[in-house]
Amino acid sequence: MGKELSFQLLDISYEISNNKPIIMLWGRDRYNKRVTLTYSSFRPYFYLLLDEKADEEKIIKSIYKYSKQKSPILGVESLTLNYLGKPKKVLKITTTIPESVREYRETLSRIEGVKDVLEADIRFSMRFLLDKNLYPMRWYKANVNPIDKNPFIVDELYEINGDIVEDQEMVNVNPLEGLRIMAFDIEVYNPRRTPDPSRDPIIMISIRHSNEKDPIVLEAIGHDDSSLIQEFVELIKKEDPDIIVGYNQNKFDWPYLIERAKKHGIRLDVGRKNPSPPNMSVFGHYSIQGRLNVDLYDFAEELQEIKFKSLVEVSDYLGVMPKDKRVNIEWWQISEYWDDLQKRPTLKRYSMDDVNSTIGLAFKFLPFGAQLSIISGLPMDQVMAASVAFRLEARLMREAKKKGELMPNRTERQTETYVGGVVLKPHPGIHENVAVLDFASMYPSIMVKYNVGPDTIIEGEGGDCKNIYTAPEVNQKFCGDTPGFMKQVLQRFLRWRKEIKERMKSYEEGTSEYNLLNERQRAIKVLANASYGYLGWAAARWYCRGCAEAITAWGRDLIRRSIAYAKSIGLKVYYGDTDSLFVSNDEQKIQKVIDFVSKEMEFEIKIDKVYKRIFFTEAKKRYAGLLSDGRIDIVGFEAARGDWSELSKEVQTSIAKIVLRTGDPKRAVEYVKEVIDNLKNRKIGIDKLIVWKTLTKDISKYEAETPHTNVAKIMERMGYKVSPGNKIGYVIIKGPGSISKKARPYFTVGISDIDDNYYIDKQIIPAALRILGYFGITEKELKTGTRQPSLFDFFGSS
DNA sequence: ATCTATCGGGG
DNA sequence: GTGTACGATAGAT
Repeated sequence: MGKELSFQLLDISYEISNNKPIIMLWGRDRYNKRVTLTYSSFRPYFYLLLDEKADEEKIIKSIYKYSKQKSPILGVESLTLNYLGKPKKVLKITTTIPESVREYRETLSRIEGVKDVLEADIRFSMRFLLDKNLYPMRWYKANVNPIDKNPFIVDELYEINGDIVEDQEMVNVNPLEGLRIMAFDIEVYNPRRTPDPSRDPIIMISIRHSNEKDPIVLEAIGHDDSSLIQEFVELIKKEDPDIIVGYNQNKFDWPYLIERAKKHGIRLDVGRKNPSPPNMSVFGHYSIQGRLNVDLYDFAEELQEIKFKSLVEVSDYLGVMPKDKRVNIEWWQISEYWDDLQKRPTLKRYSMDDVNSTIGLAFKFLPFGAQLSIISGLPMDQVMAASVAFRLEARLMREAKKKGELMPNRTERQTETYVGGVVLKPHPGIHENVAVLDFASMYPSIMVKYNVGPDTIIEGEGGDCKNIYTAPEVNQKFCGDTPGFMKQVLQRFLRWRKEIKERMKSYEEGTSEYNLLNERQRAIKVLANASYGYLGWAAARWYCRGCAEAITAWGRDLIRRSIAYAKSIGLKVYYGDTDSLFVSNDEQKIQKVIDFVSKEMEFEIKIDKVYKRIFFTEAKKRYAGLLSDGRIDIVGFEAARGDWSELSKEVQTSIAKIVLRTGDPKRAVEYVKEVIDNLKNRKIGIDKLIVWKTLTKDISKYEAETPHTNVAKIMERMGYKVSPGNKIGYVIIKGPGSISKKARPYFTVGISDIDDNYYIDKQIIPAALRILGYFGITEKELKTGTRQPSLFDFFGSS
């Protein structure tokens, strides 16, 4: 009876029905029909770790005494399982309702002879995925029976009988092929700058479907967004997307929509089972039943190459939407563009550009996200919201389960510090033609080579271990007799990645097969590279501070020896940080270093990039370089943040560009003088002089006097309501007293009121000197002397 | 010199 | 976990 169904697992949830949990797997079949598969015989369980000489019979009897009627204890099984490499006696307790596990954990832990409760902190859905060895985004086969009465918003509902096995035919099929993706973005009315969902309506929602060329823009009617929200919900129901993407929607769009919907009494049924509002879930993400809500900002956070990760910047950087080809509106001008009917079409185009950027980013990022799900076992809506340590831990839990190892509990610990990587003092100044050598996966390689892990670390004397590795400096020891848990996992990753890279060779670069394999090997690399940080993370189940300390010690040793060798053959070393070396780009000598590292030390180092021109300051982790393709890397010059004026941000990036492109800091000095002149001549608009700061608490609760609290008070006197979370925009005007006393709401003053000296001394000069200071240029030089007008046009800024 | 407050995304 | 933690910096005192 029944039939075999091949399905792709997208998401999992469960519900309680007749006092029993029912697992629901959300996915689609080979005909691209959306399916829900239920599994009703799975029950929650956990383990009791017993004392060596505990009286098992007696313990079992008292366990049953604690059984509660609302969730009876269904079974107690006596087992011997490995715990951190050593066999232990445990009792497996099976119960009925997942939520009762927490309570049983408390009560049963008090029984005499029970040393610890294990695996009681694993969520029920994850427990199921772990036990059945299921990875979201992969394809499986199961024997199923159709269920006629289908209350879900899917094509078919089935009940699973028996086993679920991976569908080998689908392993190399693009997991996103045929899935419906919907991007959305809301615009909010914000006349008081910081929108308040209890007051300010949503004015536009832009939506773009992956298979359609043009976005749909829903608009509010005046200041009434009730029909807009209703239409949005209807549109989701109609288009029925599998994946919903946005940019920072977990922190902004969803919470805002939820508040607005609540205010209007609208049910936000956007999932595949009613009622199904977006639900706050793990890792700060909103989960939507039956769909994957993926926040693309989580992917952007991984781009270390760019400092500002706004939708506009990220889309520009990745070539999804060039900054100069889109409508740019300052966030604080949104309401003005809505109220002015002349300007409203521009706002509409802005909103469309946003959602087009969002879907563009989805095409760039999701193939990687899908592979990360396939490798880590976390659903795609969670995997990117989770930190790298959680992603690795998800995989480690599966590896432990496969080996029959008990998982350590997550416990609260104090963070203990230890010495990190080597950071050399840079050679300040401008250097031409500099190569960056990177150790390939330095820390994972160390872990494999020296069998580092929580189950191989030797506390005290070595006992009967024959093959001991001792880390330099820190004196941590590891037993090398049998491969430990971490080493086994890492070796599996390494072998897997090698095999994938081998297979990639048989495909043309850029083909879909090649891209799929490439994203998969990247996902494996990300998990492998998280392993060191994971061991040093106090909240980790397999936390091992001694391991982390030993890994960095071996790393320091490696890089020091490489530096010494490079210098011994006459290669100039400009800078080095943890696992990278900046050296003069002398190909022959670099090859010798590469050979030395691979032959003498058995590690791999390779050229990561070559800078045509680079400048270091004497500060560590701070440099800017010009790559051969004209791109510029700016690392560590972080003054230009959101709480600086536009003007100072502009000055700083222009200076880095001028210095790197011309190699002459003097030309940047001329540029700064131009800017100062323009400011004095009132040629710079007030918009560029606004400084924005957020009120984090009630004004009365501030101990210190600050510009933005003073301005908030002024605004309050003017009749504005200011509250925590509001962004206060201010400018500094001429007059006596402290800066705070001279701060005014930007919309209350004219350009002639502006205190140019403040902007020169506190905004332009510090931003400029952050870079130019390292070339011996002083404040005085920037403020005096002649200027050459032509230079201001270098970057055409105004 | 010390203390308090803010940045990161979104609108 | 119904997300922090972190390192850097400005301004007041």
